[in-house]
Amino acid sequence: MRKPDQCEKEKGCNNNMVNKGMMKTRKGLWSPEEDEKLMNYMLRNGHGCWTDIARNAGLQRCGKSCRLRWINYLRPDLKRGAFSPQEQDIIIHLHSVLGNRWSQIAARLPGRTDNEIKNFWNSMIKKRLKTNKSDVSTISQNDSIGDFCVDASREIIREHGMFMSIHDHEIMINCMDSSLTSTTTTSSSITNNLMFMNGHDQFDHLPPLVLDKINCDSNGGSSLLNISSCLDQGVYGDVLEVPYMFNMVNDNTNPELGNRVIEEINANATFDHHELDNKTTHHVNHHFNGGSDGDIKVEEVVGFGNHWQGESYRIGEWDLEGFFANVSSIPYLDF
DNA sequence: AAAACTATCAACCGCTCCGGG
DNA sequence: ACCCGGAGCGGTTGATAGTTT
Repeated sequence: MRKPDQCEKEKGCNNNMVNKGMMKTRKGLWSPEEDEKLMNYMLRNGHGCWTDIARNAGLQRCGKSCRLRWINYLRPDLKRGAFSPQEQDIIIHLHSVLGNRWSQIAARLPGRTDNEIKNFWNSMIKKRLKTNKSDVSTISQNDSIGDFCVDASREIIREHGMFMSIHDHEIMINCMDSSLTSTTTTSSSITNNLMFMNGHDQFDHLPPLVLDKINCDSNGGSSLLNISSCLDQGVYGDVLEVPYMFNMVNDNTNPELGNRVIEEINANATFDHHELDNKTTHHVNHHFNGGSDGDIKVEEVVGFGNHWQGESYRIGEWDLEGFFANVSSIPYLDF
């Protein structure tokens, strides 16, 4: 924690008055009096321009500092205390999908802040780095820290016995974490698993990850997620639905649910259209839902690279609201 | 008992994005 | 089209509490 102090030049705060030297702002820890002032003001007046809030609440703080204090500490809906095991699992899983997008992860954990989650994750990684010191020393020159973190993430998931198979986990990491340019051997298998289906209207606009799941082989492939965990713990948001949804499709233990999801997809899916870079052509006989629903020809193999970084692939663009509005049985997180 | 070490977490910093003028 | 300011994000810092030596 930092000592409260005064600063004349408020670095990092672009408060107009501060920059003009019209006002000295405090930095460092918030006093109880400051907390009370901000809390009272926010409860009375609600959100607005943070610079105005800082001024009107009688605080010698920049708006940015007020915002941070409110979001991370004073907000009434904040959850206190340590993360529950479920929350930890969700964080680990979401991180494997989203990477260091703390705000997006926090958005899926009600009552938790991005700062909290970031701190939790960093301390967890530190612990792991300590326990795996030998592993760290074996990172080759060609390996990036990113690769190492991905490995660590995989290992965490393996230990926790969580949702995904390693294969699927790799796919999701590589698809969704735009910061990674993995050079691991998984890339080629990922390439071979990203399929783009032509000739079937309802699949024309599906992102490759979805198509990959549809295309899982008729022997069952690898089940993406544990369906019972999914339903017990609740999952929502604009990122996870797709894999969870397709696990439902592929879940042999609950064919009824799978069929229902398929129906919902056919009826409601309105995925954004993405232009895909087609590199090679493959023809794969697809056995949807164990092959009982007929074959689907996969015309194109989508090359894997930095697609997810560009305009075409951005997390959160999949419009599944319509779908989920109609799948009322999927619960929301609320620990 | 005290020094050293470690974990936690509040807060800062620099940056990007976006909307308004 | 450009500039400016506010909001928000992720990385980092550093104080403090707890633990170990």
